[in-house]
Amino acid sequence: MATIYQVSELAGVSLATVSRVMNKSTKVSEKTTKKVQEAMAQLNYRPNSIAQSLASNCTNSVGLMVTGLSGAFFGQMMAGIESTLRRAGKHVIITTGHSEETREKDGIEFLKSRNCDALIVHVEAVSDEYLIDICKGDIPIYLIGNYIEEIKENCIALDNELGGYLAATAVLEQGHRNIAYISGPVGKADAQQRLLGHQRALAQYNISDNEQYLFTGNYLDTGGRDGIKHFLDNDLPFSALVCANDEMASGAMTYAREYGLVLPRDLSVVGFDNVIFARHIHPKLTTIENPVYQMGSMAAKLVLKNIYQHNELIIEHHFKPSLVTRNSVAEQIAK
Amino acid sequence: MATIYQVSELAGVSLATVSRVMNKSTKVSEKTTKKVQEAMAQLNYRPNSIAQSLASNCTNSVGLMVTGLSGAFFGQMMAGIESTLRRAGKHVIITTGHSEETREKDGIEFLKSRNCDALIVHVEAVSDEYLIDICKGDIPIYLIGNYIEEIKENCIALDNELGGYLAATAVLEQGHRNIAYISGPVGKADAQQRLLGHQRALAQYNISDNEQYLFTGNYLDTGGRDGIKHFLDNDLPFSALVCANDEMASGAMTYAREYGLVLPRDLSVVGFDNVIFARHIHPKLTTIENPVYQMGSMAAKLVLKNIYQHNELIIEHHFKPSLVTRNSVAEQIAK
DNA sequence: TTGTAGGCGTTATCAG
DNA sequence: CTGATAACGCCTACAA
Repeated sequence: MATIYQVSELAGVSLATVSRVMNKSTKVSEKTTKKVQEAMAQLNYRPNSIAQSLASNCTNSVGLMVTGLSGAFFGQMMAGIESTLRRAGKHVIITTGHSEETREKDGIEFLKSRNCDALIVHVEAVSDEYLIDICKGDIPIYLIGNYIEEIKENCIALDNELGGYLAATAVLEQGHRNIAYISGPVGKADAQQRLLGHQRALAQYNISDNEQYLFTGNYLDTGGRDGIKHFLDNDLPFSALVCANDEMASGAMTYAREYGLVLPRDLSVVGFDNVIFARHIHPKLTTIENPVYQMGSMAAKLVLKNIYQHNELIIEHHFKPSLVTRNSVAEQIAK
Repeated sequence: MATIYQVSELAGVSLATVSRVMNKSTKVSEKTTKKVQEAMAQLNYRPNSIAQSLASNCTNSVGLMVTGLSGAFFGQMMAGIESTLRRAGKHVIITTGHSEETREKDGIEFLKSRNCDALIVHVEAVSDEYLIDICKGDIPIYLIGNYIEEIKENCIALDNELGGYLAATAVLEQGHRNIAYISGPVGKADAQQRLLGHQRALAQYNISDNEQYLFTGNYLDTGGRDGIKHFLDNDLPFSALVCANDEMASGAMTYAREYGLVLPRDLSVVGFDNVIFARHIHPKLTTIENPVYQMGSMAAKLVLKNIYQHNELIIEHHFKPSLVTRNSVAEQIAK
């Protein structure tokens, strides 16, 4: 592997000059530039990025931690991040947190140990204090899908409350009044926000808050299954089911069908996130569009702007969900 | 950020000694080891991995290129790779190839430019010659889901032919004889292998090869849709449909239902890959298990063994698919 | 067992 | 505009 030194020799210039033509930092005469470029081509020279990093104290790599690599949700998010970072010539180093506190902390440490220029993380288990704390640390960290007031400049988040509200109105407007809700885990902020939005919509329709219609799931299809089982077993009258994400909606639908219900005739279902498979399940799922790809892309832009001086970029910290109407909600005729 | 030099000062030893206790390379007396560790703790010392890389010519990072980040298939693959690499303290740098030749080549170059110790790639568009060529290059490259005779030691692959065979037998054994097949793109080796296995199974049942029953899809749900449309429009009698992957099976099923067919009564369907959503679609898809997670993990082990001297690891280059029987295949009574 | 010193391939700060 | 030369933080013979 040729080094910058050999290039300088062959071109008959100093090593500093070679560095200059690479980085276009200072002006170099056209003539010498050409000489250098020819020498580089002849030697098939490739700069050693590690050496560059050491000398410049900039690794051109950003660390990314997500809960898991599989799963449509994070796939979209990663895709958004990777594509805009890659276009800017930045490398993304990836790791997982598995939604467990120690593993999330370990993951962040792991990324830090690699001298990333910045971190983009989607955490679920770690406390806000911890995040605020490391935000003050040596390496900048950006949060996606997580809004913390104290460090809001570093956050890209979705208006989950609005999403929950929209999901509820999707069935309310079709005449449903007995609406079961399968929520996400208590500990997760987005789950709480979605539930709040749901309750706001119900209140608007003068439906009193009823614990009976609430089940706390785990964001997995098993949670949907357990939830609908719970409602069915309790002999509750309900014509609609709103789930805090698509996985749970899918699990619930599968079980409902096994139970003998015809969808959406006997039960209307709404999901959340609009993951890819939402249109594969039958009936096609009415759900809430969660613009994760764009949010990922925006998080990447945020680091480009703050860390790599792409000052022209315009940052939008808040994203709005929207309703995607498909076939899983039927009209409910008032009795 | 403290450096090794400051640690050495505080501990009252030479800088080389500090390096030694970090790397456990040479023996260091217990006493000095302790002194050094205390100094490190006191200064909250973290080694600079970039400097380590430059000096040792080992970055402890492996590059990974996949077609896309979203999608259940690659998610599983990445998960397998990341988890075993992470456990070994290796960082994974990720990028995408998008199944296009130039982008795949660019992706590999991009990874190379980062001085990864090795590359793991899943390519679809690039030629075998190209791969064989870069295998001889400076940086070791490993292929997943791609078998090339000349560099088989660097490949981790699935027996796709067997998979195709198993998928066909799933319907043949239920009495189906008129079997439509939606294949993957002509250019992809795995698609060809799956088709070959399909044809072998048909031959065993003395079913003559019939072009009419073959449609070439794109591995996306739209391909499934186009495929079944094609068969339906051609007024072919067929009671079963085998698809070369689950996405196409899903697309085909959706369209079949829109067309008015009742599944699996009117049409039995088999997929391939057993991606997550295969159990979410209705009826639950009978498909071929593709052990991508394990293959990813094995690819990671391969680089651990070859690059990082984890000699105890045992490598398995070939993986076998298996049939996952669910509810999308019905028995066909002979007329 | 420990210390010395040269080098890894660049960048960056000075002069010139 | 160009050239020395000192960092950057660590590893690793080679010596002691």
